[in-house]
Amino acid sequence: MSTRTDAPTRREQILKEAARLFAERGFHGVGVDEIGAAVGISGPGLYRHFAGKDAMLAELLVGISERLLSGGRLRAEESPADPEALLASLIDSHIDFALDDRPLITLHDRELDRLRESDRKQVRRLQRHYVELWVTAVRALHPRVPESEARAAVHAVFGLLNSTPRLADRDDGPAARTATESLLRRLAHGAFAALSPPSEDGV
Amino acid sequence: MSTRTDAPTRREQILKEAARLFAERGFHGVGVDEIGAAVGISGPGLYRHFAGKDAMLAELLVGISERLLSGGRLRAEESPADPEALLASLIDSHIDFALDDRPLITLHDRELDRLRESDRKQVRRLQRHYVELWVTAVRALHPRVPESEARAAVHAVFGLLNSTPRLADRDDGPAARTATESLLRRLAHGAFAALSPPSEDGV
DNA sequence: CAAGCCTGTTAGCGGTCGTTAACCTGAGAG
DNA sequence: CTCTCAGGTTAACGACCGCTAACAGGCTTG
Repeated sequence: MSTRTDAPTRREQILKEAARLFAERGFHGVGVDEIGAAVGISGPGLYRHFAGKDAMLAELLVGISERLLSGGRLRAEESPADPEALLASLIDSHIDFALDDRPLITLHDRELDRLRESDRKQVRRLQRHYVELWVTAVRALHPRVPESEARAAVHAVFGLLNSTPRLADRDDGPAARTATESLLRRLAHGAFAALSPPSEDGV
Repeated sequence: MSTRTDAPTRREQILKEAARLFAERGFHGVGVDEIGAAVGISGPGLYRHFAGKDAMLAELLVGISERLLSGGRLRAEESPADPEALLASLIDSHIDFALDDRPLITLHDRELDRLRESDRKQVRRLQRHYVELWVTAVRALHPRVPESEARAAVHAVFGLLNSTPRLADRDDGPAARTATESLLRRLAHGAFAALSPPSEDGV
C-alpha cells in the first residue's frame, strides 16, 4: 500500500470536483455540464461513470461518513482505557478530516436532505454511530453530565470544528495549517472542559 | 410601541415561510409555488409583494445581519469598560438570535452566495462589522492573542453557537430552551477561555 | 355610485436542467 | 486485421422553474 503517487481515476477526479462545486454553490446550484467541464469532459459524459447527479452526492456523503466513523473507531481502539487521551484523539482525527476535506465537511451537514431516502438513512446511521462514539468518550470524562447534554455539546463542538471551511480559503502553507489545528484543538478542549464545573480540590 | 400582538403582514408571513423553506431545502430547492402555497396564495401572487425570489432572500439575509449587528452594538454600549461582561453579553445576544430565528441563522452562512453582487456586498459588510465587534471584545480580554487567531476563534465559536438548528427541532417548552441557552453559553465561554493559557499566579 | 388601487387568479413564455439516444474513436485481445 | 468495448461526443426530449401578461374581485375614496 503506497501513499498514492499514481494518477487519480476519472471517477475520483469527478468526485473531487463535484464536491468542490456542490460545496461552493449548493447541490441544486450546480449543473452536470459544469461538473463535466471541471474535469474536461462534457455533461452527459459523466453518465459513463455515475448513474446520475444524485449518485455522485450519495457516494460523497456515504464516503465521508464512513471515513469519519472508521477513523473514530480506530482512535477508540487505540485508547481503550484512557478517556482523556481518547477524546483528544477523536478531536485530532476530526480536525484532520475537516482540514483535509473541507468541501466534504461542508456538504456533510448541508446537503443531506437532497439524498434519496435509502442513501439518507445510511448516512444518518453512520453519523449517529459517529456521534455515539463521541458521546461515550465525553461521558467517560464527564460522568455527571446527562446524555442529552453531552450529545448537544458534541454537536456544538462539531459546529466549531467544521467552521474550518470559512477560514483560510487559500493555502498559506503548512505553518498556517499547524496553527489552525492547534487553535481548533484548544478551543474544542476548552469547550468540553466547561461541561463539568472545575473542581477546587483534586479528582 | 407594543410587543406586536397584532397580526403579521402578508409580507412578513411570506418572509417567515420562505426562510423556513430555504433553510430546509436550500434556495434553489424551493419553488415560488411552494412559498406561495405555504402562505395560502399561488406562486405568482408573491410578485405583488416582492420583486422576485432573489429579493426575498436578500431581505432575509440583510435583515438578520442588521439585527445581529445592532444587537451587538447595543451590548457594546452597555458594557463600555468591562471586557468580561461585554463578551458575555455578546454571547448571550447571539444565542438569543440563534434560538429565536433558527432558519435565518442557517441561511445566513449558507446561502450568501446566491445573492446579487450588491446585496452580497452589503451583507458581507454587516457581517464583517459584527465580527470586528467580537474580535475587539476577545482581544480586550486576551491581549496576547494575535488578531488573526482571535478572528478565527470568533468564527469557530459562531459555528458552535449556530449549531443550534441541528438540535431540538421540536419545541420542548421553555425549560429545554433555558437548558440549551445555558449549555451553549458555557461551551462558548470555555472555548474562549482556552485562548490564553491559564495563569498560575494572579493577573 | 363610480374610479381606482390592492391583491389575488390562471395561462403561458422562455430558458435551464437532468437524462437518454445515437453515434464515434482509439486501444487491446484474439 | 478485425472485434469489442470503454469512454467520449452532440442532439434532443420532457419536465420544471421564474416570471410576465391579462384579467377579476373587493375596499376605499371622492
